[in-house]
Amino acid sequence: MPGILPREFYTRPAPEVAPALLGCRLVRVLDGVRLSGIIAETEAYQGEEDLACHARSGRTPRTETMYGEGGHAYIYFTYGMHWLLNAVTCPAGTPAAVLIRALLPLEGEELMRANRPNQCGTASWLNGPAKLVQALALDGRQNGTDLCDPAGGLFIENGCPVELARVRVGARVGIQSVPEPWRSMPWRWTLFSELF
DNA sequence: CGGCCGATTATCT
DNA sequence: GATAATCGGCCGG
Repeated sequence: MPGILPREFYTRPAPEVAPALLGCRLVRVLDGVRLSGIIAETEAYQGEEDLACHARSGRTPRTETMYGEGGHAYIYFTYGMHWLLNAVTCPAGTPAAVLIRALLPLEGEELMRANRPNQCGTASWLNGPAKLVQALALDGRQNGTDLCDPAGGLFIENGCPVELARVRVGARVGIQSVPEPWRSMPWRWTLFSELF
């Protein structure tokens, strides 16, 4: 039975929330229409000590959202052209977030594909943090959105429990210049599927 | 399918 | 002034 994930789901450590989000349904309501997909890949970032986390430099205008209460969207701009979506975790005061890296299309696939004119290959149009943000028509304007309030148009619903045997754990990607042990921290979770 | 590379700008040093 | 939680086009096998 579908239900929006409650605040308590998010007010836990990111490395605990990240794998729990696999199998859940990310929903974006646009003009009353639902666009959604099953979360298939996540990464955890937590604390000023985590040198891969944006909060490594402390509290700044950009990281303010991450220092807030869990259950809000942290959407930031990178590489001069991409927006990435995260779910903030932990109680207010502790900077932590889970990066949503891939989706399996569920509702509104036609519209989501339309949002990605240059979908190169056919199989990989929704597996990538910037790709899914584009498909869901998100950008910086949704930064800070309360994921626990359906009126916000952006939330996550619980899905079917995921078997541990279907989850791959590994190191986070795109952080080559980050020193050990953070670079190799096993904080990336991927749901096995035909698409990956 | 896999590797290399250019794009493009907010954020922090 | 350097770097970035990436992507897509182009090339070779």
